[in-house]
Amino acid sequence: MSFTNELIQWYQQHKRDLPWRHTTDAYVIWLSEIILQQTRVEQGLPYFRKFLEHYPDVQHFAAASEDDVLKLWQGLGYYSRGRNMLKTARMVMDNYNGSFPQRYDELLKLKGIGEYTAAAIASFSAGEAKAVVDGNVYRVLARYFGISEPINSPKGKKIFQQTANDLLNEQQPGLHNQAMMEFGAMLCKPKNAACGICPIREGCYAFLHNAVSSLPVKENKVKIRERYFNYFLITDGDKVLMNKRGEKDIWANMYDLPLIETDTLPTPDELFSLPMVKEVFGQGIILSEILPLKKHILTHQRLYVRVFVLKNQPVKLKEQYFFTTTEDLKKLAIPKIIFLFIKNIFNL
DNA sequence: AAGCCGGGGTA
DNA sequence: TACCCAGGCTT
Repeated sequence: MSFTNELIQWYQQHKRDLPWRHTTDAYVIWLSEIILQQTRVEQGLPYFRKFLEHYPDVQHFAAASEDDVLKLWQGLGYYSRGRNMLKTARMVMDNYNGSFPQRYDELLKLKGIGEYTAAAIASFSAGEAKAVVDGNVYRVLARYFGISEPINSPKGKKIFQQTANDLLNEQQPGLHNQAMMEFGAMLCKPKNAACGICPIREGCYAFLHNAVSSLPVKENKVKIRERYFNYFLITDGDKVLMNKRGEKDIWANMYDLPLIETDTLPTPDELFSLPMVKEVFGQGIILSEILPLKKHILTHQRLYVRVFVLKNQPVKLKEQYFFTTTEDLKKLAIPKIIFLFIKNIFNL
């Protein structure tokens, strides 16, 4: 039996029962695919249900505010996915009369939809013959065919896309794509691949050459930037001073506390003598408490986060600062690490 | 082509 | 700690 037919047979016996596998509604599939970008199924599942409940169709989604979407997205990471979804939902209303596109070429025009996601939506919703290439597919192909070209080089990407295209079962592309990915996720895993029960190991280069752990090849390790976030907690009665973040940088358009960033860990005296600090908080800073330093690891940054609890009021409010009640805090989209600090302070 | 963008699970 | 996850956008 052929490679793809083996996989499809394996898939039909062992597949997980996932909600987005029961629909051909392009909107619902889009929702699941964006949520699942760089995200484990188990982590994304509750968000998928939540979003579908709030926005049962693209029309409801398009009517949302960015704050609403980011709040629902809180904790899932890569927040530009959420912001791009809103743009796409509105584009679908404006340019496609609210009917979500199903064709690969049209899907590629939408925000947040790249080659992978376009192929996924087109093949799952309309059976268009486009092969998906995600992290799972890279791994399965690299191992089975012994491809040692790095998966993150331009040359490597071409080779893997071409290989996937050649293999695609054009009679049932959706089924084929699901099978490839499920196989990679459940059996041909990054570590501890289940070669012992693999139905196609007799044809697998990596299994036959003892190269499972060395494939796929990935190059270019990202440099990790170290950043020091010094936050200030300022209260006025039952209100707390919050900061709306800008368009750039991490956590775009989300909310945190007034922040002074430094490139080393400052002592309190060093911090309080910085011009930017004096400008906002004046000369006489009355420190109540310093909350313990927390380290927050991202893919490309290491954040060292501290919160200085102050007793005084700011002498000057920057534009992006505003006071809000602790009750209204619950409605704001706040990055995980900041939310944890705030939660502990106010016992939310 | 390279850099940027989160949070969590796993070994 | 290092790697990976149903990747895509910006520069």
